[in-house]
Amino acid sequence: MDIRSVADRAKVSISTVSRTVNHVPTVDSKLAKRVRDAIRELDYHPDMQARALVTGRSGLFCLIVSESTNVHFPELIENFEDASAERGFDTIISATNNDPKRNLLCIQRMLQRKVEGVAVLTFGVEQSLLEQLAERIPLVCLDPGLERPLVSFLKVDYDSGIRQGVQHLAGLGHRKIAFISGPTSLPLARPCRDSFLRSLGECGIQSRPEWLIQGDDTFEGGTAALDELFAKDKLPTAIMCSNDETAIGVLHVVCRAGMHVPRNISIIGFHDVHMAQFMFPPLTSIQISRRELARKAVIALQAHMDGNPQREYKVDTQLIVRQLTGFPPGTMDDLLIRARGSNKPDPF
Amino acid sequence: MDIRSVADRAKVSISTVSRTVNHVPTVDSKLAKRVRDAIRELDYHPDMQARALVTGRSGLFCLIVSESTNVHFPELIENFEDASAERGFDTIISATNNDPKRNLLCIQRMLQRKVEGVAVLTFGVEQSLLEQLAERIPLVCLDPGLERPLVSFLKVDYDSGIRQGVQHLAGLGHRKIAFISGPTSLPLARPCRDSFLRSLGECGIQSRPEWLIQGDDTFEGGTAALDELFAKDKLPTAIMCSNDETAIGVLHVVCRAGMHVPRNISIIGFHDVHMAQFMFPPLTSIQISRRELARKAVIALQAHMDGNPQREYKVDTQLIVRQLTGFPPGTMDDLLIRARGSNKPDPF
DNA sequence: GTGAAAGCGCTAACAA
DNA sequence: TTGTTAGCGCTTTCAC
Repeated sequence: MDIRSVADRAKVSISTVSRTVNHVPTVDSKLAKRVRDAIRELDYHPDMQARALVTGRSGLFCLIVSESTNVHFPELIENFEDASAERGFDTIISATNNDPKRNLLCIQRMLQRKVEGVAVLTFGVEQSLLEQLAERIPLVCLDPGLERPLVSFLKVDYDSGIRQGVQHLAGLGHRKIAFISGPTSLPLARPCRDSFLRSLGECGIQSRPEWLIQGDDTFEGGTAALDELFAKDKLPTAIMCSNDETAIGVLHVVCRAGMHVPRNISIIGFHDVHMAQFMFPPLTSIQISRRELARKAVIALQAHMDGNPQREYKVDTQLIVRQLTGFPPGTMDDLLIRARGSNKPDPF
Repeated sequence: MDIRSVADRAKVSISTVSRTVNHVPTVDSKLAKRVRDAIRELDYHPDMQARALVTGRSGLFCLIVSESTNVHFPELIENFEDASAERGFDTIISATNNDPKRNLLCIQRMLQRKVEGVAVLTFGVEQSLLEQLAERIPLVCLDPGLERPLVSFLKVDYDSGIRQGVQHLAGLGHRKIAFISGPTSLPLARPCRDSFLRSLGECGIQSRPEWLIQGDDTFEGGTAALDELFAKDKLPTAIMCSNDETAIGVLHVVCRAGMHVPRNISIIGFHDVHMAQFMFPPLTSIQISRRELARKAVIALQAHMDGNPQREYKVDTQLIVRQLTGFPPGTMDDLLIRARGSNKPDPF
């Protein structure tokens, strides 16, 4: 079932078949029709390997992801695949969980397949993997810091998202706000924390080092962070989290402790994953469009191949207010407690 | 940087290079070393396209997934990719959201790439897509019903899982149990419902048609199903759900209604996704090992290629009891209500 | 044990 | 506008 069989059947040369398949406009319509008929009758499908071999273009993108830390997988993958397919590219996935051996294997595979572009839509992939890829293949990633001609950077506007979140909380009257960051191993953890501190400053709020907690962007990290927070003598009235998983972990511990959200404490997540709406209460979160992210990744790779690469692509963020944020525990309560003559210290 | 450069540098023929790369044992170790050195020095990577062209083996699997209905994506993808990579296969992903046009495109792409096996680890992929693929490429899927030589079936033991769930509820004293199924468009929805009814019968429990509700395996479907249930005059004391998303949707509505889980109502999910543990209260759910599922998919494809395909691969399920299930609302309450002289009808 | 040569299915230059 | 032909980089006979 190769191009020759088609040519024979259509009684033309293989070049004519090739031209017809590739939509070269100069093919006589009579012949083209014969070719198309033959293709249909023989159920012919041009061999991508052969095509790739001669054109030097594999038509392959690679999407690197890892389970643990991610900006909501499924949507990301689907949109990336969708946008790639639109451009005639197939998508190979690779899940190197930062295992050095697998990293190496991954690079080899990319090189052997002659992948035309790599998108790293996960945080905290080892810098060395990125560097090695960046030397040879167009690369687009979420982590900043790699300045190479072949590398583009999806600049998610965390700064604006965090500012929106802090202003929202400040507007509600919160003055005691904690921040659970991602792990410091992630290049973005520090900038995000800095954004938080800066936003706090802009709102005239004092920051407290003991309310700056390091999480790890997982459910477990969220619960651990809150346990840590609970161990301190002063509690904040609101908590911002580096992602929704952390926020859900936090919410879990808060509920378990019998506290009410947002009456006792307000929580803000990040990324606005789909499930955020179905928590109880629904998560207030900072939205980032996975669709936009994935599609810009493809656009970035395409731009590299077209010869006009851009260094950065901005991805917007937007605060989505749901029911996880509210006024801070009020003066009313304090007054009541004092009126009752309680001598418990104010925990806040 | 092709095989010839390596041959020149190592002062051997290209055949020797090829043999060395492919670990043919008859190569003289002296020459082999020269070749390996040359490969390292030139940073040579054999071209998979060329190799595939001549061997006829693409070394490619395809994983078909779709966002909406899935058995927890990330783990599935990672494990599949992992197991494939171990066997020297790369994994192409394809997200045809049952759009007929995209289905067709997908098949074409698989054929053009000469993919050696397709795994459909998502429910409810269009039968026609499966049938068309099954004619030409080894296929492994979750949905039953396609009897073809090239097709293997991952038989998740829903029946046992559901029975465990029903027995658990019955053991706690529940006699009024509802079931929210997947959409009837899924081949598995009916068998699951039947398993539920059968299990009910085994426990000597009467089923009620109005407590058999059709969901759609989404959060939204869960909330909608419970709204539907609330509209009826008799409420069950426990609800089994076709998956965890549905269960979380149900939990959401139950909490919103001010009810307590499991005091007022017990809920069981399915699949035991990771987030299930971090709901409040944590979901009781029926676990299915994504790792096992993904790896068996690869094993099934491999078996086809090795010429000894199996029709079915069993995947176990196991009930994980957490805090979403408890004793049914007790007789004590009813007695109290009556003692108080309330003339409200018993809602159960 | 090693090398020369044929050819995998296709595209693209060139000739007609 | 169409056909002929030379490779793309590799594996794999087949002689040596």
